Amino acid sequence: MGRVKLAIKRIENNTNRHVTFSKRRNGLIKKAYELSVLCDIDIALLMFSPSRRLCPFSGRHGVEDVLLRYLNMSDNDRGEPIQNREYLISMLQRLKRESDMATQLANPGALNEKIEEIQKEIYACQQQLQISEERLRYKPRPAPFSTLFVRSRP
Amino acid sequence: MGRVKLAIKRIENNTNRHVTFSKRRNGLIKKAYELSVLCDIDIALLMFSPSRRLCPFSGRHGVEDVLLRYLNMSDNDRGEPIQNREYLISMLQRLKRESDMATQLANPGALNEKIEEIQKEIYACQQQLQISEERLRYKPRPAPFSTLFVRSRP
DNA sequence: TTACCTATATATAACGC
DNA sequence: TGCGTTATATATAGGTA
Repeated sequence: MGRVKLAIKRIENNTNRHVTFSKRRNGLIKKAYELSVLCDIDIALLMFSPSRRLCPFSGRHGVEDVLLRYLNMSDNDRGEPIQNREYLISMLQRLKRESDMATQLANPGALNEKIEEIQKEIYACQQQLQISEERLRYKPRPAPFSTLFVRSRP
Repeated sequence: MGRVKLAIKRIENNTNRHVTFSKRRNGLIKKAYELSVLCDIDIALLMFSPSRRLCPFSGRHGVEDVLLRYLNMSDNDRGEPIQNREYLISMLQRLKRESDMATQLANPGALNEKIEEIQKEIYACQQQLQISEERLRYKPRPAPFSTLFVRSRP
């Protein structure tokens, strides 16, 4: 898109490469943002600029949350097994604790909002699951998940 | 882009939301791919579809590699959790004496662990849900990735 | 790097199968 | 759901300040 059709291969000119990165990075983040809002989904985007700087983006749920969701999937659903999974998870949890603490400091009420948000997710998930299992009733169910979240209730 | 200018807010119609996701997901991945090649950078993109399916993309280096690079940055370079952590922590400790959030803040670790635990349950529930919905679907395969970039080739 | 300015190249919303 | 078509909306290459 531009005065000329650009071939998709590494831009050798140093300045042009940096400039193009700046422009397209913004475009990509905008698109990611729009997708996350329009479709109400979790998304995380990590980029390292040509000058090695981190350019992160995530929707409603923070990079750490999305990465944890990724790591907590079964290897099967994720597609590939992760090597240092446990280590990665603990690292991410540390980061998340730190940023959560910062958030809590800045806005003590955020904690309660967080809890409410999570509970909403649980309810929504439970309802969906119930509906889905309802329709599958005539088939053998994998596992009784409906009893999993009793402890989570207020 | 389209016959009508679309407001950036959650698409409530279920079908439209899914359709829009499919289209924009492909567009976003294509853009991410082009950026990674043109600017020769590391990039990782994780999306969870409205039906909770993982849609991953990464350039030359695989999601796990990018994740590691992210985690291996210094807290400072990563930027997010806040640079003056020492200050915030001491601030936190003082606050816990004064506010009625005291009990919760006194042991943020325990609370966060609780939250992590609950989130794991959510992940598990979502996966279970995906499996159930999978069975209710006709075409379980995600978009054929290999067809995405045909036009980009010289 | 960043901002703004076109001319073009792309993406995509609504529709039809 | 998945595709192709078409009319519009956007993104952006190249240039300039």
